Amino acid sequence: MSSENIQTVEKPLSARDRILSVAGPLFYRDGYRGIGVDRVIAEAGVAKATFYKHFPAKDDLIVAWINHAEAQSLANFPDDQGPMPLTAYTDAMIAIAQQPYCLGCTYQGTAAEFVDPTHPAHAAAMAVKQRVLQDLLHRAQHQGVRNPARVADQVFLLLEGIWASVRMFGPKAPLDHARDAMRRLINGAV
Amino acid sequence: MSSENIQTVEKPLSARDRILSVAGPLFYRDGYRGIGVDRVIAEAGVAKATFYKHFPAKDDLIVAWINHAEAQSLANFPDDQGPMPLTAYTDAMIAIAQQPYCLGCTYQGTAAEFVDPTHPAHAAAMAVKQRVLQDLLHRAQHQGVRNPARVADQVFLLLEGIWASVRMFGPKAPLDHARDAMRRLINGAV
DNA sequence: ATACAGACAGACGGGTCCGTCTATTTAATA
DNA sequence: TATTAAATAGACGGACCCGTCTGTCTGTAT
Repeated sequence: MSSENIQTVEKPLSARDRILSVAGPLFYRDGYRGIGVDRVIAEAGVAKATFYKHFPAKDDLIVAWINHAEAQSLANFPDDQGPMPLTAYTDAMIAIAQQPYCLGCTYQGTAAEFVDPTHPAHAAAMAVKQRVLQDLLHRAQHQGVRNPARVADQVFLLLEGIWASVRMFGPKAPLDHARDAMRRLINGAV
Repeated sequence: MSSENIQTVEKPLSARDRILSVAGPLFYRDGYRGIGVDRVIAEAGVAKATFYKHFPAKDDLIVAWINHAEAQSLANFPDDQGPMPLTAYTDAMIAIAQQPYCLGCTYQGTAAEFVDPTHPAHAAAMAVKQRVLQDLLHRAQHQGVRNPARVADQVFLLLEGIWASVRMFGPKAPLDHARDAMRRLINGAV
């Protein structure tokens, strides 16, 4: 069955990919400091020496995972025939944030755990958010809203608040009026 | 000089208060897991036994500090002659978030570091945010806006986004249009 | 003066964590 | 088949961290 689907041909993952794909959920659910290297190694079924060959230090794995996560997210939002409208984009984000297994934004969590902005992990997370902001600006410009810079910044702030609220409250986050708020900021009316 | 000011009479802080007042900034700047009990003890000039008499476990200190921080914040926003208007309130919050030494919201950081919502520290932070949300609702009701529940939720989300952005970007957070966004959500126009 | 409560100093054990290192096994290549 | 590269298992050291414990000192009250 699945072997007939070219997407699911089971090419065994390399050690590096196994480490990356296993570390992500662990970090996401227990925090970077809450998961030790030994745990990642055990879960990935990899020798310690192999781990440290691919990632000379734990921080390197963390940074690699952050960039890996961004790449995965971008792959889910293909801009094939031009970017989708802003409201559709934000609606999709809000839907993701409301998935029951969502624990908030990885990059926010990274910045919170590594408070120092010069820490490589914090810096990597900040770079991701910079690109998100740029992307929002491009979408606003492409869409031809009145003041793209204003809309991009405001939509960004509201999205950040949605992620933060989901992390804090889980499924009970007060998101009932989130889409309405987005439309007020984007279109200026209900 | 300062001894003539009744506010600055130097009543020596109790051991407990010394621990609390010293632990706060340490936790804020290095995270809960980044600061060890030994560090707090050394900085507070307190014996280890004394520490563990007042706070049976480190988590107890963390929870106590969270509630202490809330009390301090509330003391800075006295509602003597009725609550101030929502826009004035949010403007004040934005001003605080823009202080150069601001590293973001303590409670957001707590929820990020203790991902599990049932952890006492996460739960304490969530309770604080619940009260913030309630307070916003009361302010919106008192002010007589059209839809208080909507305004409270939306203002809350935007405030959370502001705090999260400050934590991520520091002084370079994109807050130029934050006040404008608040007014759009509260008043429905520029 | 004596008794007692509380703070002080600091050693200690048990545990975790990161990163290095040795030594063995597997797989591919010449 | 012989060799080389890479992965495996797992011990190990040094550092930290939490919480307990022993023992000393001060200060107040009886």
